[in-house]
Amino acid sequence: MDTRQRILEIARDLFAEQGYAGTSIAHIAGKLGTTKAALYYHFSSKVEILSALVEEPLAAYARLAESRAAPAEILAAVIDTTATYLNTAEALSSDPSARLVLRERAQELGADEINAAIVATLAGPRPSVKQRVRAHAAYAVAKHATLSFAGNGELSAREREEILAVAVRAMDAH
Amino acid sequence: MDTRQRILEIARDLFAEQGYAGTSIAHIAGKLGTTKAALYYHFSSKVEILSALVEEPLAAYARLAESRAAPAEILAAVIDTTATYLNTAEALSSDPSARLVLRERAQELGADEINAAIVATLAGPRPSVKQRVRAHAAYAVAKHATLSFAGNGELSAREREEILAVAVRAMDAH
DNA sequence: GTCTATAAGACGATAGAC
DNA sequence: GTCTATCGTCTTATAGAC
Repeated sequence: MDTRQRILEIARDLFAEQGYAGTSIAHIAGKLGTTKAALYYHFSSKVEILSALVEEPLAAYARLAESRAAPAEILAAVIDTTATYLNTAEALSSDPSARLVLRERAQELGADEINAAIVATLAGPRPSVKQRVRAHAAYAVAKHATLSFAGNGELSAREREEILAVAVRAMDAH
Repeated sequence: MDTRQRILEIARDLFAEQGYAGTSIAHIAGKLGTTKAALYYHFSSKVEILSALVEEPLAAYARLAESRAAPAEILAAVIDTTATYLNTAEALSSDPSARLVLRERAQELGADEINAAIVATLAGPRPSVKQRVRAHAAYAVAKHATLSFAGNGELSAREREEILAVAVRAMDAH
């Protein structure tokens, strides 16, 4: 397989397990079966590996943030995107050291801004406290329930359906 | 103020911002206004700081895991505990490097086990897929909606009430 | 594209003076 | 209780041979 791609997969798993700051280039090279110097042929720095890693999922979430679809569709997309980029989404959104170096790079849009934008779309224009809470709640369900269930193997169709139902229901007025 | 306590507060904030692995003893000592050696008079190692930091919130969550109260009461307690230990709960549950070193220490009960126990209590005995999803969803709402709202200042009574309502509603059968 | 070797510094932690 | 000084190791990253 493509060496560059193998590096990214190894880094993704190690970052998810030990965090970005807690993972050394030497450790990645060790799992790759080469030396550190070989790794620097494919990536010019450690941050570059992280950047390449989050590029695709970040773009996918950014598209969600700009979506004009109905809440139920957005929530379904959040579930699917989270399930697709499982370990990457974890490292991206829950590792303080990774968030910090990405913020310093000041990429187009950071993970926090994207999350906020998705929630704002769900909440609608000039939301009340109740609407804001419900938007946050629905997003939390779609994201974290998916992480819990997809963490132990695949996300089954049944689980996906139930998660979506609860998320949508959190937004319902009544 | 007590030096030991000041160290813990500085460490808590730095860990939340940069992660455990991304924060050096020198950085903590710098903010404290002393040298590294002075810090080692109060704590014998870096992990000890983290351990002391998570001891109290971990015990609080563990008590929740053993609670036999009704779901609504447990969810209210999750909201309050999360709001109380805001930055500590963050570092504890979302930093891979912190989770790793704490797991290696094999403390009484890890954060993951505690979370699982709380969700299991919410789901009830022999839960269906629907019940398991709803328990995870309610817990995700109580925890992450609280983090979102308490992150920007205090959690207002109104916000607390709304979050609890949505969390409880996620568990309702219908 | 991968190697050996090494630079230059940050890291956790300790010894011993005060 | 805090200091200076230091040890040994690990860190990111580079130079240059193959």
